[in-house]
Amino acid sequence: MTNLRPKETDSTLTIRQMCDQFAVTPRTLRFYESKELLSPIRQGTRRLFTRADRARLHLILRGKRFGFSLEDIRQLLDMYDRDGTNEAQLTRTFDLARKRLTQMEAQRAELDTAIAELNAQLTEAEAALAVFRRETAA
Amino acid sequence: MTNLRPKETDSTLTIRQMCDQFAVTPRTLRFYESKELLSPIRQGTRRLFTRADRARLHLILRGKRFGFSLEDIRQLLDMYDRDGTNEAQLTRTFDLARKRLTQMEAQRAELDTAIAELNAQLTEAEAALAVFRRETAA
DNA sequence: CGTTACGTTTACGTAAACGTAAAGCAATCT
DNA sequence: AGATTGCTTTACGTTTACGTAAACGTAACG
Repeated sequence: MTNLRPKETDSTLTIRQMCDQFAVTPRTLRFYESKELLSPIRQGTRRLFTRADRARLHLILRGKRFGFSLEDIRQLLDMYDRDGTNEAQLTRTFDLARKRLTQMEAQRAELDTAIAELNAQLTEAEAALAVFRRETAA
Repeated sequence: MTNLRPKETDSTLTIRQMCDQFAVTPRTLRFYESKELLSPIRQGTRRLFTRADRARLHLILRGKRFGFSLEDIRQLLDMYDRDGTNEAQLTRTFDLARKRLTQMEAQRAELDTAIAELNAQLTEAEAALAVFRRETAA
């Protein structure tokens, strides 16, 4: 009855549990570890992810949604790890975030233009096709 | 006085002229040719870009703005080259364009969400920083 | 003991779209 | 003639975020 598998008791998770909770693959977690984005406890060769790891992964995934690169994310995480209370660093973080926000807004503008343009093309082409069909109709 | 350089007369352009007109690098044009997106006249080893090539490049660049991959673009161009008047193919082209449009709209939705989220984070964090500054003020 | 499930490491592969040497020909300029 | 300019080819390099295969360890189940 004794479960000799890695203790999943005190709020640490196995790699599979992490994958399930966050919808990522094991490869992804190992990759993040190799990039020093995560640093789970190593019990022998196995990984145990603590609450801190989960928090970090959460931030990582959010960062990705924002379009930050993993390298950007790593730097941000490192900054907080070292001295998140440092005002200068907080300011730097803000600057980075604001820049990213500006980029995203520019990207949205471009996307809007492209969408409008493509829509116009489609409408136009559909009209042409309609004419074409009338012409070639038996 | 005779210009022995490749004839640039009858509306054909050298690679450099093309680059200038479309703001692309020679590498890009050669790359597109290797991918069969363009097929300029070869005078010996030199390339001469015709009006047709310019039209194609125009379409290629627009396609890129729409977010189509070069492979997608190649297929679309090929379809038109072969039998643009074929209704079945026109329909297929439309389908591709509509799918792409749907993708773009989805992408915009995600982007909007991310922007809103990041904005919220920034606002929130700025408030926190303000408090922090008040606390640590001499 | 054999199978099954889960985990590990190492390391090459993938995608897109070119960038970037390296090395050479051909024609015009000086 | 020599230098300069412009173009050419071949081919390896770059970036990001993992995928995928190989080969092996270990534990629990039956």
